[in-house]
Amino acid sequence: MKSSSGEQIASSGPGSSRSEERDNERRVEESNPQPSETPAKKPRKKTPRGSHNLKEFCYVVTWHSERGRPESPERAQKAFAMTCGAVARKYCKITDKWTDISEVVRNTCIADVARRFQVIDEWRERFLAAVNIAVRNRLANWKTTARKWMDKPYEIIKKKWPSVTDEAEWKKFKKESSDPAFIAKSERIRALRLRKPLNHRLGSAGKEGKKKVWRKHDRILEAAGRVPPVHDMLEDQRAREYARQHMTPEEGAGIEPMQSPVKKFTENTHKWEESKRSETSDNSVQSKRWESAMTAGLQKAEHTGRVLGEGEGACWDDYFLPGPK
DNA sequence: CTGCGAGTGCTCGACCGTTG
DNA sequence: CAACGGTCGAGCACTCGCAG
Repeated sequence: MKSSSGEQIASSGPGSSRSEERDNERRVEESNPQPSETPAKKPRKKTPRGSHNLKEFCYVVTWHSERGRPESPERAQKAFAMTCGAVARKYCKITDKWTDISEVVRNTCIADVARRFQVIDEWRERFLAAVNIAVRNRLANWKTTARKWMDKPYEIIKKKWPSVTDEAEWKKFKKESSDPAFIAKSERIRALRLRKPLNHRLGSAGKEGKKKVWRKHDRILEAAGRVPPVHDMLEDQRAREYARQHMTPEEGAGIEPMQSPVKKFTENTHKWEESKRSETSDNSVQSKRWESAMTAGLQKAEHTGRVLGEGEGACWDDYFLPGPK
């Protein structure tokens, strides 16, 4: 996986050749939250910042992540999630549930995103899977956000999300959201969320996006003759990256001491790796599904399904090779 | 047995307005 | 005109139960 960095450099050419076409796209879909022309009379006072507008051109993707998301050029990487969000809001109603949406609408969403990103055939299947995940998550995210606006009048909502086209729909959404069964479910998931002790600091480009930043920081450190502390302490790459994605840049560089939860994780992992090394007298430590640097660090078993620290909807077989039967 | 899914809290950074 | 700073909109990873 380290080799990918080299290949992506080779593909940086096409990005620059078509980079500045963003200014000539003027057409946005029917309802645009922020008027393109503000009457100069009315003084400042307003900070509109509407949601993402779909662009009318197509990104040419030159590299993609393991899970099929565009990774290069950078503009495509950043635009991917935003586009999926805008598309979700365009075709889905706020009352929709992803599992209840008709096949037609779902495919329309996926197709609309797909025509905005040109990917090579080899990646297409994974790309479409990534779109599916992203649109679903964006829809859920939209609803969660909207629930914080439930006491606002419809006029405000209409302005914020033009795709909520009529008041009845907004009323229905409010009604559904105050249903006891829904609230119970919501509470349960909130409790689940609270069990997650650490919060990542990856930003909107996710882990793949942050890796680029890390590489840059590493080069700077290297020039100063320093090594990020976790690189010395941890061998397992997933654990190392997991620790890093929960640290501030200063902590990552070793300028500031680590905060307690990450510190504990790092120490636990380090201890585990040390004991493993002495046990096997082998130089490298092998991570297994149920006993790994990660489980040692977090002091809990790895759950089936998602792979910790990988994100992007990564499931187990995507990360680890299928074990022998 | 295993991957998918709904929903959430927390954080980043895109965007606007202001200043040098 | 470029650089800076503050705000809040939007995205991310993650959790465990349950359906294939």
